[in-house]
Amino acid sequence: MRRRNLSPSSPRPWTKLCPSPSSRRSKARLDTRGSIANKEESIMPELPEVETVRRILNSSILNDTFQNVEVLSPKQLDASARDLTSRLPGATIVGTDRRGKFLILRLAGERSLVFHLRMEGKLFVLAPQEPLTAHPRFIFHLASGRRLVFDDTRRFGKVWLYDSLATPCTDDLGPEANRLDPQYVARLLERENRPLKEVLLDQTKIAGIGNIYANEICFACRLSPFIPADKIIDIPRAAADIANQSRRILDLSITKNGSTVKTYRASAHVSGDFQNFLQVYGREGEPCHLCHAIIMKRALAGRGTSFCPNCQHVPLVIGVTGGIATGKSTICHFLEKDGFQYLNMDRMAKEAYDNPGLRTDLKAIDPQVFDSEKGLNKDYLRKRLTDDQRFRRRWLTRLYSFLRDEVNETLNHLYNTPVVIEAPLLFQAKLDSFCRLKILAETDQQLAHLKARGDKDPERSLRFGATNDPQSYRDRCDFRIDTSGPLSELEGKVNKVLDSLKSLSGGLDHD
DNA sequence: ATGTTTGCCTGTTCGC
DNA sequence: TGCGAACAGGCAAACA
Repeated sequence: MRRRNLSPSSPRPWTKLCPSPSSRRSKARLDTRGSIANKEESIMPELPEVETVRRILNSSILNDTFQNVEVLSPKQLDASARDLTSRLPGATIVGTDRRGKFLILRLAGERSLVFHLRMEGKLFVLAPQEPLTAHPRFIFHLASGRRLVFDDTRRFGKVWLYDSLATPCTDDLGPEANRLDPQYVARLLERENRPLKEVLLDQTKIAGIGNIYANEICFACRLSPFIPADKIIDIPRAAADIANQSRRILDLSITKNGSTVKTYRASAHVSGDFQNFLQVYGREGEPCHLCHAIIMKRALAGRGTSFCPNCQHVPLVIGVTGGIATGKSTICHFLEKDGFQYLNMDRMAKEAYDNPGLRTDLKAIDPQVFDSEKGLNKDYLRKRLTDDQRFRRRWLTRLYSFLRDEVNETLNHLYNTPVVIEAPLLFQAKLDSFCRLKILAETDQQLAHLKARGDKDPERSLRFGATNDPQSYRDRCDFRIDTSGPLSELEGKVNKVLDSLKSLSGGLDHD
């Protein structure tokens, strides 16, 4: 019933979004030819990746000279580089630098060519015979006959060209993430009320940390990514941890990439080994290496945020599901008494229809569902939901997506409060991925409960409120609680569930 | 003025 | 099978 051992078959929310570590590993091993990008493999250039590229370029194209440039994607040129094609030819590369995630080629005559690889940008040095990469955006022809190719599938990357050693595009960056001063970090945390992870990602405060390493650093410091920085209990200690762990993780990652890159010879195709060392990023649904709790994932500031709820002291989230009148809310009320924040999805769904943004989206699906100005045409909606599967799917997809965002936001703000979510359709609405614990309420007293509530047509309500897949709900919940007995007994059952979680993995933090 | 949201981009995957 | 939607995410720009 309870998944103490995490089998590979346990549900793995979000895994679809990023390749599993094992698949990435095998891809990296396979690609030993050196020069052509493996399109199934994507590297997110953060500080260590950019540093690795810099080192490769430094050892391969130093003293080479730009001859001409093919600009295939002019939009990616900064204003300073608009006339790149006329200004760059003849310039010799005399050095390389890196500032945060910016890569700087120093040119003879105190000039600077700057790259930002953003999401998927890559720099390749291609031998004369080598075929072009898949998504070339700039091709720099060199005097040696080689080409420096800026390949960038999504065209997020950017290029600057300055006739100076100064590079204004890097002026606003904070100190390098792998050389942080603990006192600086402490002062930073003290005056930031944003969630910790947002602060780590802010390049003007600390330069070089991207999403992967922000998650990893939070984990290594055993700090919640969601906690407002100024609410951290022991700031001096946390600051020291952040400074130390940032240096350790980033420098380690640099060495890992360096070692792998050798097998790629002259190419600047970076495919590091560090993904094998990641503790939380891309590991959602898998057990924590330290405590075996399941690594979870939510969105924070629009970015995927993976964390160990146990190691990182993220408050417990319990999902309570079950059919109509099975005693879900009774369970929730017990937990509410214990200090849990209670989120009722039925209520949130009703309130959701007042949201203008959601309303606009839903009107686009079928405007008739909303009466002229104000209300929801409930009878019409019910009819459409039962009659038209395509409508039903689109409508519910949008509604559930809205609710997921709402729940996600609420959880992010409740950085020190445990939460119980009552959701009859916990799995359909994909709210289960927020829940460390999922409880199914069951009873054979549904009809009696409905009658006691004064339901005029309990049989009909029972039919309408039935889950279409009760067995999967049983399978996917961690606990089933029979609510048929007396209230005192039920409270005991709920407490037993909480107790067993405490013994599972080092206890809960909200007590 | 500040903090928050959106747009840029394309490829992949998922589920109905 | 096809199709819509979600998601990856750093940063600038637009927005309140």
